[in-house]
Amino acid sequence: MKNNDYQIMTSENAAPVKMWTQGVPVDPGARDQLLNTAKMPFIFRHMAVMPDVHLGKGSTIGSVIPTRGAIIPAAVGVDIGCGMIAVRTSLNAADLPDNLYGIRSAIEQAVPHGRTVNRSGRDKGSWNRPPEAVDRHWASLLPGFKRLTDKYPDLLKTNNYQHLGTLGTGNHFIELCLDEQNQVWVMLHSGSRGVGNAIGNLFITLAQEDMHQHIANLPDRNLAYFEEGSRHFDDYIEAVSWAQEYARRNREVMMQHVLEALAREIPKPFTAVQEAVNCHHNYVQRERHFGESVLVTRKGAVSAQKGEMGIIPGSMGAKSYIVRGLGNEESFCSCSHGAGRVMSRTAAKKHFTLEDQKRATAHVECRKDSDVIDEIPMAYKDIDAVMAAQSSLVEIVHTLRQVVCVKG
DNA sequence: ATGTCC
Repeated sequence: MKNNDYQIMTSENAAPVKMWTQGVPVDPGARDQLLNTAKMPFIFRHMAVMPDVHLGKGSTIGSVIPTRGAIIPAAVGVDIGCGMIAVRTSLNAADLPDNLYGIRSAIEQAVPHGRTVNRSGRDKGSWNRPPEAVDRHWASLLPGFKRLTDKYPDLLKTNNYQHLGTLGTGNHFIELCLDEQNQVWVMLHSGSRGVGNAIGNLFITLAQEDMHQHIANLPDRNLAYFEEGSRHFDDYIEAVSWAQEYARRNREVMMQHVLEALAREIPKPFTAVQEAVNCHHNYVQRERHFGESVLVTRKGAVSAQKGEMGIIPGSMGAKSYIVRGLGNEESFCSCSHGAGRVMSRTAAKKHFTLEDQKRATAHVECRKDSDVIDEIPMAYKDIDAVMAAQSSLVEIVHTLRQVVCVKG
């Protein structure tokens, strides 16, 4: 492994920031934001920056924030446990119909997407009654939810059970892809939906309230933190862990329903031949690094322990990657979570037309309307450059190209 | 990203 696989950014009173961004553009605003976070006294050793880095709310997307003795709830953010699941099926491209519209419709029917709940027959494919998988996974989540709501009863008012098995909006998506041997993969991107959002917002507010006397001294009020040993620290760890589990199960439920929809739509019997890769890219967990117990916050970054499988999706119409971690300790064993934006959603809508988006996604069976212009590939970094910049963090196992895409 | 009353 090369020693010069990352560059180091330093500033007075800040931990070093190690950046795997060779050959990809890094927004100056993102650099400032990274250095603000690096100034927090409880950063362990250094921060690690992935090549898809870009400005986020409070802290930077595409960064790994190792902490000891404190945690910043806004660093994880509100889309707690957001991530990807992918499985390889025994199907080949030749088993798919020429026109994929029927398959897209079947997936849209099978998984509520957009602003929906999982029952009561609204538009966009809500079910009349939630399927068995929803109730089964909710039963596993319920004891933890009860413990949380005993302490924070407001969480009872969120979309919790009602959102299990639903995709959501924005850049959450479901895709059918083909690998280099034309084998069919299913992958999807989603998180902890309404209840995770509420948990994130609740604890971000609590951290700011707990620190109200000192918050003016912080470089950014979104760096408000809980100190280990405080009541809210323990409650946050419990709540964020639960939301991450909800997100993981949410993806499992949707994957099952997509596979069932394909089975109804495709005459040839098939199986999921490769065990699902199900990885968060927006989360915090305790890990051991450099011989110490560390809280690792990955905000738009994926765990890449040696041999661990991960998913790096490209933008709509671009390539996606199934990767294997190389266990690079300097990165706290991490890799990027995607291509990363070079342009905000509003800027993309201003710069590109619907015709541009239709041209860029001509090879994919997907929505082609003005509401998805902000997902145009040109609003994202070049995924090949992003992969090259992290060649010391992960190796590519499969390169996938999308053929069907369902967006929330 | 979510949900809604600025």
